[in-house]
Amino acid sequence: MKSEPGTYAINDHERDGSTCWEGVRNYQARNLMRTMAVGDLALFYHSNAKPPGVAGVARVVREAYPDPWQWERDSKYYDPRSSRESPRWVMVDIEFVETFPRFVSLDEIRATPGLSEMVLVKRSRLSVQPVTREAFRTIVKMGGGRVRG
DNA sequence: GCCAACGTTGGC
DNA sequence: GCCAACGTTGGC
Repeated sequence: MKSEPGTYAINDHERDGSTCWEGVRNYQARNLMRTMAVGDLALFYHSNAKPPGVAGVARVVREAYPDPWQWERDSKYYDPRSSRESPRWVMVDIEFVETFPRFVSLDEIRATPGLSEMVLVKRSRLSVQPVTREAFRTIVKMGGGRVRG
């Protein structure tokens, strides 16, 4: 799951403990969030950062439910075509799990043969992406993380 | 700030 | 249902 650290960094997430992942306005990303279950782990990725990369791990604590900002006229996430009866956009809640002792940069990920098939490498723009268990474990190991995926 | 690689919109 | 025009993302 990607976030721009200037907007919401993993430090902010650690401070908050848990947060709702609002503002996803892409159908593929939305569909992926719908498949998430409570307890699922996620890589917390810093996009638009210097350098970009994986900062740590979060865990899903609430499965997909309507993102209320889609109905807020003043929100940048407002979608006038979404109704209360059939909400178009969802969000999940995630909780902080850990910040890696070592940040895993996109460069390192690209340079790791076993990770060359990651969506992050092949279709980098998607803001919520699937990660295989194998790739997840590899990145946790690279980051010196403690969580077991 | 640039721009490639998308994703979305809307006219037809 | 096609596709041109436009908007956005995100690495660089």
